[in-house]
This record gives sequence, C-alpha cells and structure tokens, in this order.
Amino acid sequence: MTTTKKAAPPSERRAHLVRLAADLFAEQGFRATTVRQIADAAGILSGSLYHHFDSKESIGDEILRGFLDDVLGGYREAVTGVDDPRAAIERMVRFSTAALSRHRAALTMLQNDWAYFSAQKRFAYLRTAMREIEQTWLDQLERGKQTGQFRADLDARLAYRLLRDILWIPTSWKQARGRSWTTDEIVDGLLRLLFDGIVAR
Amino acid sequence: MTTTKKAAPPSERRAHLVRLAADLFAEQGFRATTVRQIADAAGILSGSLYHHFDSKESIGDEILRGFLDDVLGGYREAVTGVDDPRAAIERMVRFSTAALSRHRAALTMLQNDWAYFSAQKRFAYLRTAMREIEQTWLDQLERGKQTGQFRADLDARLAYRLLRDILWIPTSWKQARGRSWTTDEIVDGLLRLLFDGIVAR
Amino acid sequence: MTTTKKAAPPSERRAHLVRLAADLFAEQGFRATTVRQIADAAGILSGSLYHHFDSKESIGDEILRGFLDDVLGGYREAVTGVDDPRAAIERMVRFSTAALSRHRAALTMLQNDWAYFSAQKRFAYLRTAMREIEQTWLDQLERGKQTGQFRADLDARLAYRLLRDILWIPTSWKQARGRSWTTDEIVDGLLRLLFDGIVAR
Amino acid sequence: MTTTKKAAPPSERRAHLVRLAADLFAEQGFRATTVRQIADAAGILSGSLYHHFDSKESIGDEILRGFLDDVLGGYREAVTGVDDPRAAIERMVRFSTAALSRHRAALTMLQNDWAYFSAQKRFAYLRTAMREIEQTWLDQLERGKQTGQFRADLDARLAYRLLRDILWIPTSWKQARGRSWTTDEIVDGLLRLLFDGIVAR
DNA sequence: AATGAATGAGACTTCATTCAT
DNA sequence: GATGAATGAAGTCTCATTCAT
Repeated sequence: MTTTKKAAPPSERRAHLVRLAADLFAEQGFRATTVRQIADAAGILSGSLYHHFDSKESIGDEILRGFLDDVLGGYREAVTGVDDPRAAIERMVRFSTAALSRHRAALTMLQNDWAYFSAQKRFAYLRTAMREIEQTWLDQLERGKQTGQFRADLDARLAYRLLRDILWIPTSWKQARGRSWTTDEIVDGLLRLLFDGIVAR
Repeated sequence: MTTTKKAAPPSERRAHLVRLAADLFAEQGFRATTVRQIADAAGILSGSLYHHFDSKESIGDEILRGFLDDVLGGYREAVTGVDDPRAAIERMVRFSTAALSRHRAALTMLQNDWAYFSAQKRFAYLRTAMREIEQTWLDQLERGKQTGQFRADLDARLAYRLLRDILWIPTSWKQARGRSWTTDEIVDGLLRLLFDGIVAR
Repeated sequence: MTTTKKAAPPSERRAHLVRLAADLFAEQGFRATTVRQIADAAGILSGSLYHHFDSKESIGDEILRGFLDDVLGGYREAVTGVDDPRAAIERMVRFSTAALSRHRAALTMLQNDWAYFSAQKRFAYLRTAMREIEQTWLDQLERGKQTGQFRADLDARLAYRLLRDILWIPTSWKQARGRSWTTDEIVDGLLRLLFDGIVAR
Repeated sequence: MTTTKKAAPPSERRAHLVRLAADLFAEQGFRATTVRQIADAAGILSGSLYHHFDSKESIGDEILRGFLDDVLGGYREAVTGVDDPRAAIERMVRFSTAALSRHRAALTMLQNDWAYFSAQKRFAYLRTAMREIEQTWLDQLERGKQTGQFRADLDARLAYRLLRDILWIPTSWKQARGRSWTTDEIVDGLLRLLFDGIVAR
C-alpha cells in the first residue's frame, strides 16, 4: 500500500521505533536490551513490534547500516580533493567524531557485540565496510610518511588501529555523570595529543 | 602473600575453574557467557559449578578483585619514590599493559558489563578502586605540569580519561586474527604516540 | 469495589490462574507447589505464567492480600456497633470460619510457609495485619472480662492465641477423606466448646 | 562390628546427628530443611551424612517412629487402670503436651509434611498409629458420655479432631518471640477452656 | 569417618517470537 | 496497528545423592 514496502517500509512510526531502540542499545548494548524494553519505550506490547520488524536483529541491521553508510560517505568526501595528508586526517577525525555522536548506538553495538554480529552472514557487510575504512586511513598515513610530514618509522597499521579505537572512546563517555567536556574540546584534546603528545616543547 | 578468604576457600580445582571462566569472559563478555559453557570447558555439568561457587557473579567477583588488587598494588609501587612524573607515567603505562594482559577477562568485563556490575552493591568496590586509579594518574599529570615537563594547557582529567581508555585498547585486540604486534611494540607505539604524537620534527 | 492495582492489571485469565494456583497451594503448600504444576493445571507451559505474573511469589502475594483484606474488613464490620462482647466474638468466629473456607490457600500458606513469607520485606504487611487481628480479639476479650461475662482470671492473650489457631483447624480438614461435618456443625461445635466446654452441667 | 548394625546402628554420633536434624525440622519443616543445613550444623560436609543414613527420609523416619512409640506407650499407660474418663483425658492431655514438647520436630513434620510422608509406603505406620491414637480418645469420650460426665450431645469424633489439633497448637509456638507462657500455664489454660469454656458462671 | 568432586533431575525465570482476534 | 496469550529454548541455580580417595 505504502510507497516502497520491501524489507523496510520507511514509515515515520517505524523510524521512531528504530530511534527508541537505538537509544536503548546505546546505553545498554544490543544483547542486553530486550524487545520488551523497546516496546515499553514506545508504549506498546512487545509482540506489536513485529508488525514493523521481523526480528530484533532487523532493528540492529538498520542501525548499523545507517552508521556505516554515513561514515563511508563522509570519509570519501573527507579525502576527495585534499592533498595534504595531515589536513585529510584532521577532516577524517572531525567527521568521525561527529558521525559517532550521531550514531552512538552503532558504536556500542560494534564495541560490545561485534562478535555476535560479525559471526552472522547477514552482517557480512560489517567486515567489508570496516576494511574500506581501514584502507582510507592507511592511505593517508602512508602518504604522510612519503611527504615527510609524519615520522618515517611510524607503523601505519598499528597507528590506524590505535587511532580508530581512540576515536571511539569519547563517544562512549557521553551521557556519563561528569559531562565535563564538549565534543569540540574532546576532539581538540585528541588531535593535540595525537599530533603533539603531552610533552612540553 | 594472598590473604585467605572465608567466602572463597582456595583450592586448585577452584582456581582452575576461575581461569577457564576468565578465558570465556575475556572472549565473550560476562553476560554473554553461560555457566554451561564454563562447565563444558571444565568437562562437568553446569550444576556442579555450584559446588565451588555460589553464583556466576561470585566468579566474576573473584576475577575483578584479582585484577584491581593487582593494578592498585602495581600503581602504588610505580609511583613510590619516583620523582620524575614522566618516569612515573611511563612506569604506570608499562605496568598497566602488563597487568591488563594478565587480566584480559577483567578488562572485557569492565568494558562490556560495567553497567551490570556497577549497579550492584556487591561490586561497590569497583567504583572505589577506579577512583583511586584516577587519582594516581591525576597526581602525576599535575606534577608534570608544575615541573614544566608537560604542557601547561594540558587538561589533566581529560588526558587521564583518554589515556586510560587508550591503554585498554591493545589488550582487547589480543587473540584477534591479525596478531601482528608484540605487546612491547604496542606499548612503545603507544608511548611514542603519547609523548611525541605522529608528526615528524 | 476492588481497587485497580498497577502492579497487577486484573484480567479474567489472570484471576483464573490465581484460582488454579490457590487450589494447589491449599492442598500442597506454597513451596511444595511448582510453577509447572500450576501451568499444567492451566494447560500452558510454565514459562507462559510469566506473561501474567512476574514471579511465583506475586501469585502468593495476591492470594495473601486478598485473604487479609477480606478478614480485616470483616472483623471491623463484626465489631462495629456491637456492644455485647460475646455477640461480637460469635460474629468474629462465624466470619472467620466463612472467610477461611473462602481462602483455604491463604491459610495453608500462613500455616506451612509463614517463616518463608514473613522473612521477606515484600510480605511485611503480613505482620501488620496479624497484629490488627490480634488487637481486635484482645479488645473484645478484655471488654467481656470487664462486663463480667467472661471469667475474670482469663488470660486474654493466651486465649486469643489458642482461639486463633483453633479457628484455623477446621479449614485445614476440608477435602480430607472423612468429610463428616458441615461448616455449620463445626462452628457450632467449636462455639459450644468455646463457651461451655465439654463438661455436662 | 558394633552391637545391632541393621538399618539403624545406634551410635552416639548418629543420635547426635538425628537431634541436630530434628531441631532444624522443627523450625523449618522437613522438606524445607536441606541435608546441607544438617551437615553444616554438624560441622561436616553434606555427603558425609550418608555414612550414617542412607537418605534424608531415614532421618525423618527415625524421628517420627520415636515420637509415635513414645505417644502410643504413654497413652496406653494413661488409660490403664483409670476408671474416671475425665481423669483419663486429663492424663492424656498432660502426657500429650509433654510428649510433643519432647518431639517438636515430629509435630512440625506431621503438620507441614503429612501429605508428603503419608503418600509413601515406607511411612504406612503413620496412619496405623494415628488410628490407634484416635481410638484411645474416642473410647474415653464415649465413656464420659455414658457416665453422664460429658454432655450427651457431644460429637465424640468431632471433639477428638478438634482436641487433637488443639493440643498440637502450643508446641508449635515454642521458641517464638513473645515466649510469655510456661508449658504448664498453657496446659492449664487449655484444660480450663476445654472443660469450662470462657464464660463466667 | 570424612572429604572433595561430581551427577542428574528439576526448580524458577527470561526472552525472542508467533498468532488469533 | 495493536492486544493478549502463548511457545520453546535456554539460562541460573538447588539439592539429594554417589563415590573414589
């Protein structure tokens, strides 16, 4: 009846439910959140959720896809036409941080339940996407070494792994008690740490 | 060395079971691991575990306490009689990394199931211990700022939070597929990144 | 008449299940009855009970509250506007007997599992209610002593304890093999025994 | 090796264990008491109990037999050579009360777990013994009616059932908080209630 | 006599999911 | 779109009992 009506008929109601679920996933993790909690948040019974989704995993799928589409698109844009690798990395960092704060649930799911998702065929795209993300970072780091902007002895893959996980960190703090820093402060602190370390010069 | 606990009469068998459980917790998380899996790993029936522990949480408790006792002791030793804050931090970093690799399960539990544990009275000591750990870091970072070794504009608390989580990262990689770096390489990479950044000079 | 409870949305199905459970509790005791037996009696799986109740204890709670509300209400009514203590006691006896036969499960639970229930915070109201019941009896017994209708040397508290337990007796016979007496016969026998003893005059 | 050595080799240790178990049964009931609790009370492990008894029921059996042997013997003696039925009943009441306080566990078991025991062949003697006890009471009550000492309209069987259960009451109070009355006071109160009622003359 | 370890049956409970209405 | 009821698999835990040492 409605427009698309395939695996994911995009309705307002449906999108709203995904958002509610995402909030819960972000705070508790995917597995630790029950469909009943999601339904409660929506003010309906848990069984009624199945009019909108055919499984809990479908909701997870939707959230993860949304995140990866966003990140992948953003990274492609971040490096396109930017010659300076340091500038490109700074753009990637800033974009990552923004994207992660838009998709807190996806981050929690990737951190807490990676083993659960990546073991399923249905989520094979997760590995593919992560690989592209990795490659984008490696490209910029290697270019920086070639231009002499970055240390020649830098292990690009090691740096990437460290950086990726480091970028994930601040997002997982959100909504914590202290709440002392703005996103910008954190990113700046991170970039400063990243490029210059903590030692005074 | 170790104090004899009443609630947990130490026995070889028991210690062995804790180790088996810890391996599973490290890989899957505490909640995601079932007592049946632990029992299977030990070659016994799940109910038989309760001859040794009065609950799954007791096993978790034992693992977490072991970790925190280790870390707290190590940190105290790392800073005692060390005047140079940079040296103290380097000692703390090296100790942390070693301790974390000795207690991978505890790390996974703290990362994945913090909400679950910290909500329980029984695990109130988690918060206490984390507070002491934080204070130890803050002390050294502040001292470094006073001596002029660290940047004067360094936000100590922000740096601590970033550093703590960053130190946790490499441990969670262990046993992953790539397995490209030794612990020492990772620590060195981390320290290098930490003190000097990635930019060439 | 009945107040709508939040924790226990009333439904026909639910009420029916409580009744089934009550029958089993009456015959076997609360602890000795398994949720599986209750579910079997209802023709469903044991897990399905948890769609209606959040625990076995919730069922027990519902039964006990229903009983105490009934008794307390009845006692208040029994003594209101009745000047003659002997008449009041007779009304209380008759009401008790009727109430008990309406709530056989509650009686069994109080007799067999008092220790279990009264040890839990959730069932604190049990003690409160029993205290009010006791006070109602003591009031009437003392008044009877003052009016000279009852023996001056009567130990009111001792008499209450004996009477209360005595009143509980006949209900626990019901559904036994012999089944020789009607409720009225038992009450009359009891009242006769109570007021006049067994000795001929 | 030892003297009898059949189903129940009477050793001091064994008797001691039975006593410990009886205390627990008296307070918690037979089913509600675990073998582990018994073992704990004895300072041994639960498995070690099986050197003395071949099952938990064996302990119950021993306790119940001891009680019934005592009561049956006492009743026979109470009525032998006593012509006056009122005197005989008073002797039976006094003996019952004394016996019950000596065998509190048996009483609790009979009250709480009668259904459990009486359903087993092994405990068939319970019914036999109860029948003899009942007959002894009926004999005295009927004789009292014939001599004109008791009311002619007294329903002997009803009176027996009431009396038996009434006699059980005070024992189940023991060890309660109030602890206001001595055994003698209770028996006297009971006899007074029984023979004369509460009404003043 | 007792320990230490284990069994096996069964208890209460959780939860994603299904489906008739 | 939603309800109300149920399923079925799985999870944590309990407990009487057994047995080699």
